[in-house]
Amino acid sequence: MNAKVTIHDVARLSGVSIKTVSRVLNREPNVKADTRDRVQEAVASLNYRPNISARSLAGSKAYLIGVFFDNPSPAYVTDVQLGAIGRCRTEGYHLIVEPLDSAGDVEEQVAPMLATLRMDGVILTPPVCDDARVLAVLDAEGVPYVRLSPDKDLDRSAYVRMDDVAAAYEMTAHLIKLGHKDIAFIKGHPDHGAAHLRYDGYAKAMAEHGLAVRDDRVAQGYFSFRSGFEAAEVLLAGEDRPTAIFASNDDMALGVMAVANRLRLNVPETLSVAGFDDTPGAKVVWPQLTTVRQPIQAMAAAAADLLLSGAARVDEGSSPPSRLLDFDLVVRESTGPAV
Amino acid sequence: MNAKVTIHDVARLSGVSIKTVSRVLNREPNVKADTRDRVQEAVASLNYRPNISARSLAGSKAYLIGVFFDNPSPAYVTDVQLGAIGRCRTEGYHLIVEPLDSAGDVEEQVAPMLATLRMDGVILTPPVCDDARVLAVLDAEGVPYVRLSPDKDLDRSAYVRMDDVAAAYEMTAHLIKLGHKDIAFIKGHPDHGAAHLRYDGYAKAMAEHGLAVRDDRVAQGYFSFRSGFEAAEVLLAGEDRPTAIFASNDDMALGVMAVANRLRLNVPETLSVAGFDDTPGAKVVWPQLTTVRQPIQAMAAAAADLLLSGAARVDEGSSPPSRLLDFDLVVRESTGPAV
DNA sequence: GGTCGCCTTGACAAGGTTGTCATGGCCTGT
DNA sequence: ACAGGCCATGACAACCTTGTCAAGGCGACC
Repeated sequence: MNAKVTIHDVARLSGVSIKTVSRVLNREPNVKADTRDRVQEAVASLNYRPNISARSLAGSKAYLIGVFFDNPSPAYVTDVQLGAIGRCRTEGYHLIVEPLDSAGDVEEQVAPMLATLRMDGVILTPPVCDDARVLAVLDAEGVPYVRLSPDKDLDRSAYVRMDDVAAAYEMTAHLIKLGHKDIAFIKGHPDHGAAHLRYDGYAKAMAEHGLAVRDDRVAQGYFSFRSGFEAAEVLLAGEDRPTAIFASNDDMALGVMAVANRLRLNVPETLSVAGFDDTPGAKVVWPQLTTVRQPIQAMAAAAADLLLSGAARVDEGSSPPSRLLDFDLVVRESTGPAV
Repeated sequence: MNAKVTIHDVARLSGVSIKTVSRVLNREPNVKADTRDRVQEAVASLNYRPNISARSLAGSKAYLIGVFFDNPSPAYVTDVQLGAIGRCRTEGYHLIVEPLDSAGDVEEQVAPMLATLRMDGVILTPPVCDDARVLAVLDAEGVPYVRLSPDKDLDRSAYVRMDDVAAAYEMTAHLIKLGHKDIAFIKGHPDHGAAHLRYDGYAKAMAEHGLAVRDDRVAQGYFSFRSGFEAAEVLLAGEDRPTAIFASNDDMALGVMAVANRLRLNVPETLSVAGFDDTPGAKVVWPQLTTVRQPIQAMAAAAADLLLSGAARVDEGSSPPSRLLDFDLVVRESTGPAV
């Protein structure tokens, strides 16, 4: 384990100039196959690894991809990291994570880090992906970025998202197919774009199946357990109850389950409950929650791919690329036939 | 936002040599207060940020701290990152996250990354912190590291951990104070060091309060929801039931709650349930879980501190430093007076 | 008054890689 | 046989900062 093997050592051993070694390493053309092999042999035998600092100082790339987030669910962050790493590692890139505090002075947090690190690209998760201040700094520094599930300003940059409308539609259709006609819905936080899309999917499915959406069957939630709990208390009060509740995320669905449990309503015999997101909590309640799984890892991998392939770079004129990924309807035990 | 402000620009503007600017930036001594001010003014007005690549190429530091993990709970990973960042950011360090696949060839994953990145230190989370192969590579490369809650080989490196024995002791004492005498315990995964420590704390508390630990009141679990569920099915079968169950992590405690729920045993009226770890799931069940909170963020911050302060560097002879942090007993609704 | 030593500063090299440009060999077309 | 062009390769500068060492200024001490 000699601490410092440099490109010069490799060049000496394989009898070529350092530039040729560089060419081999970077898979540049114009190297004889014979020479290439000799260099690669030397690299292997010396266990040589190019020094990333020198590399990024000399060249343009930093071999770093940033992941910015601000306090979303831990499971989400972890999945994003895993998905992004998968794509990055094969190309010698590394992931730098930067929690942001949107409540504070984000420019002050982002600008210096961008200037110092000169990352090759950044992946933005909600809610940071809709923070105009962050986007402005990135644009100013000329750092390409991809947004995950962005809400507004879709033309502004490359992005990756899931089809929330279709997913909510399918979940609603699933409930309808089980015989439910009286399906309540708990909306998500109004500031969150996905909240509206999910409601749209629900409303569309109801309409297309000839079912009415009663006003008193739609409750406002805020994506939190507590808000789901409170919404359910209202929805389930009295005798005139819906036979199913579709909460537009899992935390709220768990709130619904807690209320049902308290009221001694059997799930799914008396009440079907559906969630959205497939958080870890969904498998940890009993009965386990029927929900929609976002392909977070795949989305992050797609984002990394857009960055590494260079597709995310803003070209004047052409609109930035985007990817729309498939979701999974995860049917577990919390939904069943209507009574 | 001029893309490239270098140290030369600052030097020119403030009328000193680049070396003096460097001295000011690195808070080196031997700069007149007057000069220092002038330089800082120039830095501010040009909005200059030193280039990290050049910096680490010229100097010895890379300004990067690695965080290695292998598939622990997302909440844990996120907390570690937040805790570490807090300490790193003020000193201009950044966090590089590297998920490892312990099942595969870890050397192949770690060695190249260490050689290319030359990080200044690494934080290891369980179970990676007990992987001899990873430690060997780190030692060979001479990269200082701090382990979080390590299990074995405590003298080998700097580490930070929580007092699991004391925490389990206090939780048990809490139940005893509520009047419980027949307290069951669900053990954790036998390969996980904390599992034994937690059991020891429970056993010690029982013994010191003159309570017997019946063999059939101790069940083997594996830290998973399912294993907790199955253990509870056995513990709660029949009429001769314990009045409280202390599961040595939250996932298992949630399994216990699910069984209690199914058997229509009211928590906490008929059965008290206690967990350990304060995972997000603990607040999402009803009633909310009484548990022990590990100060993960504080532990990660302490680890970062050991690294940045240089204390983690292995000195010949002297044993590596360690920190033992306090825990919090989080009393919620799942524990109550004994019947 | 001279010497010593400390504080402050600057000139220059070093650090490892990539980019630019030049060089020489070989092939192609005439 | 020769001009022109392409391929393979190398020499050297550039990237930006820190480390080393030397030098100048100034006060203190003998």
